[in-house]
Amino acid sequence: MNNARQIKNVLYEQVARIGKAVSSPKRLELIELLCQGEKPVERLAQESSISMKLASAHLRELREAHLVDTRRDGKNIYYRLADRQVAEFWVMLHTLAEERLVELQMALQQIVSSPGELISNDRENLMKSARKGEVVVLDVRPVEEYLNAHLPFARSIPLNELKNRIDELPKDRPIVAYCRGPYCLMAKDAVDLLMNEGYWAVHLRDGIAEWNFAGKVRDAENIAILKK
Amino acid sequence: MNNARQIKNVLYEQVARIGKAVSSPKRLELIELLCQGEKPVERLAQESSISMKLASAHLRELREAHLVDTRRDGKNIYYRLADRQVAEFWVMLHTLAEERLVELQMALQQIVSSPGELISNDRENLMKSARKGEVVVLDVRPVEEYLNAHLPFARSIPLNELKNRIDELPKDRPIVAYCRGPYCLMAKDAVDLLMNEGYWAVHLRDGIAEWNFAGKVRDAENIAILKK
DNA sequence: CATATATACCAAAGATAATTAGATTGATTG
DNA sequence: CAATCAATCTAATTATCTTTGGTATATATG
Repeated sequence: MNNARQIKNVLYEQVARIGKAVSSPKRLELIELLCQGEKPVERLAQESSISMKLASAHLRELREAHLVDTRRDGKNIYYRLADRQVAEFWVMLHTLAEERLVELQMALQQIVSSPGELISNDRENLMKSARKGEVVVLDVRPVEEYLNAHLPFARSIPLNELKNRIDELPKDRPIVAYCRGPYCLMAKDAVDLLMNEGYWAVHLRDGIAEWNFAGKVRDAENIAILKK
Repeated sequence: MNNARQIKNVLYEQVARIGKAVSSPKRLELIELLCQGEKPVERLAQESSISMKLASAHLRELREAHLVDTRRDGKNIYYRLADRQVAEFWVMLHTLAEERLVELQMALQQIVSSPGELISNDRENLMKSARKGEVVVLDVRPVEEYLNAHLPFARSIPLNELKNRIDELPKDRPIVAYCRGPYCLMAKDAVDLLMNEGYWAVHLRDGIAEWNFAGKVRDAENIAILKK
């Protein structure tokens, strides 16, 4: 029957709307930024290095795919992920890409496995050590992102303040720095800086979205603390 | 630094390759078909109602995104999902779409909540009843797909044979029919037929991909049986 | 070895999407 | 209430995808 065909076409077309929304590198970067909490357009544009007009256009696409919502506060319009599930989807998408695409694996290796990377499959042990104070978990993202959500036991020193505030950190214990996720270079930069200054530092691949997604499958304790 | 920007662009572009691959309704339909097991191009074209040339082109895209692999057997080239994770991604994608897109929800409701749909959140109980023989779980997909993988305790009667073989089924117990997934209408058609003939029938939303994905988070017993 | 079959490759037409520039809206500030 | 700011909307341009028709390739068959 041709009727059944038409119905099916509608269904797949609808799902493809989500696919289209995540088929552009810029939009993916915006989604990753929004995984760190809500932000106004200008900020999103800055942090993804595109013009505000273009950011606005891409955000509109994301809004029309119902992946993000907006809220007006005075002159600013704040964008946020429409649902926790969107962050989980982003993690699944980039994880799948990392598994399947050799090119991506190679690109990541060049950046990430520089001096000290901590492969983050020992979540349990890291948290155990952090709880005991044997390691310092360091969040190097902007403060607002830290305030929105951060890993358990993490301290906040944004990357651009790290040079000045470096003596707040202990030299006798390892420092585990993390940032927005595997494609964010802030934690790597922080580790480079710390190591130059004689600190014992490694960086975590995961951001809070990845951490939460991994935690979903396991125990609830290590879920990132969500404030507000 | 501009260098960091270039690196990041490469990373997001790579992830976007996967996004692009799943941004076309036809390719999504092909992926769903491949979730049922490997198939040659002609079959995929037939079952998704497109020309072989077009199917070939779309499959090529999927292959270049490393989501599918091929194998030659005589004159035929068989396509299959490159990894279990691809099926999981498909389930997550369409689930997200169903959560976020009102249009999709409405389209699904029209088809699916006709006479008897069984919302499949009582997986445990269904399996318990199936084990005891209190219900008949009926797989109405083509036999090859049943042979490739099927739900535990399921019997196979393909939809096109159902009319002739209908007396193989009992009239005193409920029959739970399932097919390829929520966008496949075969189970619904089977239920309509069964109900007309005085059988007690409902249909399951999930196909084996959805069933396995749901089962991943929970116990291992109810995972679909994988043969071959 | 000629022929049939299944599928891939190539090129071109039509359909969509990305990006930028210019004009517009809605809220705030002096 | 004019000026400003953040962001959007519209329109135009360019780039990219989809789809189809023609041709090529690899395997199988007689």
